[in-house]
Amino acid sequence: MDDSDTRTKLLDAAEELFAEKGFAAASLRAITGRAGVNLAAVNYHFGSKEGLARAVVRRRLEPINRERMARFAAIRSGGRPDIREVLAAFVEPPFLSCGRDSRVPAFVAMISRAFAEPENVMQSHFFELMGPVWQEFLGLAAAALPDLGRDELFWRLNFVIGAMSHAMRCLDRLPPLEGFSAVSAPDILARLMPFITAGMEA
Amino acid sequence: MDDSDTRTKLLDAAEELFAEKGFAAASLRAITGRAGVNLAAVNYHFGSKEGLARAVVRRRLEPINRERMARFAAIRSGGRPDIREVLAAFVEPPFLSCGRDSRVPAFVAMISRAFAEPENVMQSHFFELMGPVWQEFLGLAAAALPDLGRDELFWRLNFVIGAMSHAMRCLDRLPPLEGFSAVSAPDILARLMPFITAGMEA
DNA sequence: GTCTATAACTAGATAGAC
DNA sequence: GTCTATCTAGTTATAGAC
Repeated sequence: MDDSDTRTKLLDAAEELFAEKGFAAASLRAITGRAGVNLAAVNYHFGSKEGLARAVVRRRLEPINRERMARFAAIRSGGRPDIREVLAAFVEPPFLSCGRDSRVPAFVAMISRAFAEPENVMQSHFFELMGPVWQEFLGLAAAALPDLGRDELFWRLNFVIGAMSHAMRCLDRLPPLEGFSAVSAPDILARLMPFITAGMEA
Repeated sequence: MDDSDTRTKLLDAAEELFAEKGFAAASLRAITGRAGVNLAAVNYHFGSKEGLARAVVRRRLEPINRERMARFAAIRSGGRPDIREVLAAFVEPPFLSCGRDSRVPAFVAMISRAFAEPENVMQSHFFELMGPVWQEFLGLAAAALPDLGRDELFWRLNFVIGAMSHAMRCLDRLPPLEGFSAVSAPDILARLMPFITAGMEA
């Protein structure tokens, strides 16, 4: 599993190119070229382009979701949850994981795009992996804000996810407005949390 | 310019397929097949797939942006702007335009994805068309919230855009949580406005 | 303006040697 | 496990008849 491993080189190159060009536009020839491995290695190690994409998503999303679930469990073991805590448990892990590996920002931006893209192989796998996390997030948010109607809660959490995933895309490439200082993942996170907390409590 | 016009049939079919599959995955064969016109008509009328994509974006985004600019001008002619008014001038037009044509929700979702997608032909055209609108939006928001630092304002507007564009994607296809009542564009808008207003004023 | 036919290219996948 | 060579099928784009 070291970096010179063909499997790992393929995962790294695919992650970069899916982030840069999207799933459909990143060809296996471009991926194997960047990885410095043979074209046929994709089918040998992952079966297909789709199998490679699923492995790319799983490699980084599973640890992030494990951390989210651990934090949800910790909140559940306390008393009535605080909405700020619940939001932080969901939102912080992807941003904080950026500090552990310089490749993570590209992945985080890519997964956010996979979420936005239509009819996509990566998207369906993403939804499978997110299912249990969603359920916990929704349940704890409802416990934290018991006076909010179910539909109102649902939509507000969707707005949280929209703001978060757009912020995640900004990790990789800033939006088209210029003249602003570049910022790190913790900086964006520090600005995002008050915004979504206020929105949830509106 | 009636619906039986080849140009219009192509624009409609391309809009649908770009929304369903994304730009790269929607082939000209699929588009011309759905439109019921000949494959070569794309090059005759639009020059290339890229030209078709640009025309799809322009057709609906230009009227939406004209409405935004008119509302910004109205706000400018008053006294110190209210942040709620400024946000509404930017956010409402795409949602309200959904009521005027049943094809608009698919377009609105598509344009939001084009914004999220990387290195994309549609994205570069989208940014060109949005440039002046961005500048006005940023300037008026700064006037409405003069105590907010420039970077803080910038990031909060980005969170607004994230929440809005995710909501726009929901117009076309609901997120993976089930059991919620389907809602119309005005319903989503009515829930979105208090959320982002609270976030901006946090 | 619309068609057929095809050029020129790229895609993902795989067979089989090593 | 890794390579070369190739297959099959898809892509955009265009030339030229009508």
